[in-house]
Amino acid sequence: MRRKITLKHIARELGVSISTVSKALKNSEEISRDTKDRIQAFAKLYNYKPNNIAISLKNKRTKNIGVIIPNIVHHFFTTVIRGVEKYSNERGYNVIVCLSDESFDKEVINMEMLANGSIDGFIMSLSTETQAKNDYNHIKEVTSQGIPLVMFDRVTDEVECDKVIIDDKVSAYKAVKKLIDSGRRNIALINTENLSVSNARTEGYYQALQDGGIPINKDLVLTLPFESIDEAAIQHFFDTVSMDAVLCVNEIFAIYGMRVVQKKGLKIPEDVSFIGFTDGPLSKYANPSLSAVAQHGESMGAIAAQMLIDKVENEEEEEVYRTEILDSTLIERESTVN
Amino acid sequence: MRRKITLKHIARELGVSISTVSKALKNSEEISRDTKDRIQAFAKLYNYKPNNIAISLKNKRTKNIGVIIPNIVHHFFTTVIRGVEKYSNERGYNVIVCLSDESFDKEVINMEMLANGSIDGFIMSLSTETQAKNDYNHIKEVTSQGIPLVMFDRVTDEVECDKVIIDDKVSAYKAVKKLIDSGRRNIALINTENLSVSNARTEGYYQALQDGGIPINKDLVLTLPFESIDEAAIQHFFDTVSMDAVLCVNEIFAIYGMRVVQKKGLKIPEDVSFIGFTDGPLSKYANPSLSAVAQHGESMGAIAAQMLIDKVENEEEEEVYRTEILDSTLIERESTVN
DNA sequence: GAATTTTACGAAAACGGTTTCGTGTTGATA
DNA sequence: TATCAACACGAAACCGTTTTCGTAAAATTC
Repeated sequence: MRRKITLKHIARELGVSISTVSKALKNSEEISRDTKDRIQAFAKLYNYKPNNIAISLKNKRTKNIGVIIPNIVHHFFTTVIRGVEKYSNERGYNVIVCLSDESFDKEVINMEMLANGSIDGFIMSLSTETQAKNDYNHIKEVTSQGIPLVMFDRVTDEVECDKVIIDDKVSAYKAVKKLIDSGRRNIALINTENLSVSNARTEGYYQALQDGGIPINKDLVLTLPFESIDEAAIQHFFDTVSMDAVLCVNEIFAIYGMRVVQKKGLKIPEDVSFIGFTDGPLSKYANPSLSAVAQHGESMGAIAAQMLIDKVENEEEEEVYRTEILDSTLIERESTVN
Repeated sequence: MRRKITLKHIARELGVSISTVSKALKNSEEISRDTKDRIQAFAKLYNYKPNNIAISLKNKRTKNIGVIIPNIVHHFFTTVIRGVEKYSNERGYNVIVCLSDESFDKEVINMEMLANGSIDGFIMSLSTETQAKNDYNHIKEVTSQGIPLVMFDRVTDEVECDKVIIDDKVSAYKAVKKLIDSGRRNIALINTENLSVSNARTEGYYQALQDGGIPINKDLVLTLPFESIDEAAIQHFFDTVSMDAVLCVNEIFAIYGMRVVQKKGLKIPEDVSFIGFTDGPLSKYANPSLSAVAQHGESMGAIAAQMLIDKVENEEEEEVYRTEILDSTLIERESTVN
C-alpha cells in the first residue's frame, strides 16, 4: 500500500528543505532551473498531490460548499442539487449534501456540523418544521459569523441573505388564469400547510379568481398536511366536491388526484383539468400527461451556487443581499385543453 | 460579524496556555476544577467549537465520505444517497456527493479531487462510460493508496473492494418466470448497452426462458443506447414485434412502452403485461401502475455506508473484501395479472 | 580587490488543534 | 529537614502546507 507522499518526504529524499520543494513545485523564480527540474520530476514520479486539508487550514478556504435540503427524493430538489453540483465543480468546489429530512433538529445539527470549518458557504431550503416553528436562530448564528448563505425555494424574510426563488404567487396566478381563460369556473386547489411556497401559491390562486370575477369558495380548497399523500382525504375531497379544474401545489397530489377522478369515470381534461407544480418525470409520463409549472430547479441551483461562490470569493464583504426571482414556465400537456 | 473563536483566543483572554485550554475543554484530570470551570464557562459563553479542518489535519481523519454516482435524477440513486446520508450522519460523517454524469473523465476528476485528503473513503457506482471503456485505473489508484472503497449496483470484477449489489440475474429470472407462470409466452425485453446490471438482467431473462422451455427469439429483444429514451425506436419496436409481456431494465422504458402499447389500443395487462426494474414513483403512480423489481436503494446505501465506515474505523486493515447481495422484491401492480 | 547586488536556498512562523513530556509548587512521608 | 509523589500547568512537537524573511555564496560593479 503506497501511502500518499508529502513535501517532507520529497525534501528528505532530495536533500533539500520543505520550502524549496514547495516553491519548486509552484515553479517559483526563486529556485534554480536544475533544482526545480529534479524536484518536479521526483514529484511527478511519485504522483505527489498536495493535501487538501492542509491547504484548507492554511488558506481558511475549504472549496466545499454545504447544501442543506429537506429531502432528496423530491425531484425538484434533485434537480437543484444537480445544478449546484455542476456549477460548483466547474469552479473547483465540492458539494457536501445534508438532508434535514424536513426536521428542524436535523437542520440545526447539520448546519452546526458544517459551520465549524467544513465549508465556505451554505445553500439551503428550509424544512417544513423550521417554517412551522418560525425559528431561524441557527441560521442567523451562521450568517452572523460571516459565513455566506444563499436560500432557495423555501425561504424566509426573517433571515438576511441572498435568495433564489420563483414567484410562486405569480406562477399560480398564471396557471389559474389559464384555466379561467379556457372556460373553467369551479377551480379547486390542493395545497399544504405551513409551507412558504404553498402559501404564496394559494395567494396567487385567490388573486386570479378575484381578478377573474369568480367568487371564492373555500370548499374548493383542500389543505393537506405536508406530503403525507393522505389518499383517503383526497378521495373524500373528490367525492364530495365537484369542480372542473384543479391546481395542485405539487406533482404527487395532482397525479393522485387524476387517478381518483379517472376512477370516478370522469374524463381529463374534458370534465376536469389538472395543473401541478414542479415539472418532474411524473408529470411528463403520467397518463394523461400532466400540465405543470416548471420551476427550473437546475438553473435555480446553478444560480444559487454562482451567487454563493461569488460572495465567498469576494473579499470585500459588502452587506448587500439580492433576491433573484426566476421565471417559471407553464408546460401544457394533456391534462389541460390547449 | 463575530468571527469564530479559537483556543488561542481563549488562552490569551484567560491568561493560560493553549494546551491548558484544550485539556480543560476535554475535561482532562490534569486540570484543576477551578481552571476547568473558568475555561468551560468562557468557551460556552463565546460558543467555542473546534475547527473541523484542524482536527482533520491532526487526526488524518476527515469524517467525510465521498459518494460518486453517475446521476442524481435517477430515483434509484437518489434513494441510495438517502440511505448513505442517514446512516453516515448517525455515525457522525458527512457526505460529499459528486456526479460523474455518466462520464469517465468526470469520474476521474472527482475521484482525484476527493482522494487528496478530503474524504476517508468512497462509495461509488460506475458511470456507463467507465463500464464501456473498461478502464479502472483511477479506481485502482485510489484503493492502492489504502483508501477504502465500496462499490454498489454498477460494479466490476476488475477492482478488489467491498461491493453491495442485488442479484440482477436472479431478479430478472424471477420476473420472467412470473410472466411465464401466468401464461405468457412471447416475452420481450428492453435493455441497455454496456451496463453491467443490464447485462446481468439480460442473462436472467434468457435463462428463465430456457428453463421455461420457451425458444429464444432475438427479435423480442430491443437494445437501446443508455437511457436516451429513443421514443422512435420504442415505437417502432412495438409496431413491428408482437408480444404478450415485456420486461424493461428500467422504469422509463416501461412507462414509455406502456403508453405506446395503450395508444395502439391494446389492454394492459390483458393483452400485454409489463414489468420494470427500479421501483420508483413513476411505477407507483403510472396508469396502470407498473409492476416492478424493487432494488431497495435506501438499504443498499445504508449497508454500503456501514461497510465503508466499519473499514475506515477499523485499524487492522485486513485485506478481505465482501460482496453483499441484497434481495430484490417483485412488487406486483396493475400492469401484471395477479 | 573591496563593495554591492543577485542568486538560491533554508529557517521559521502560521493555520488550529492534540498530545507528550517536562517542571515548578505543594503537601505528605520518613 | 530532606525526599518524593501528586498536582497543575506550560512548552513544544506534530499534522502538511504556504510564505516571509534572512543569509551564505556567487556574480557583478567600481
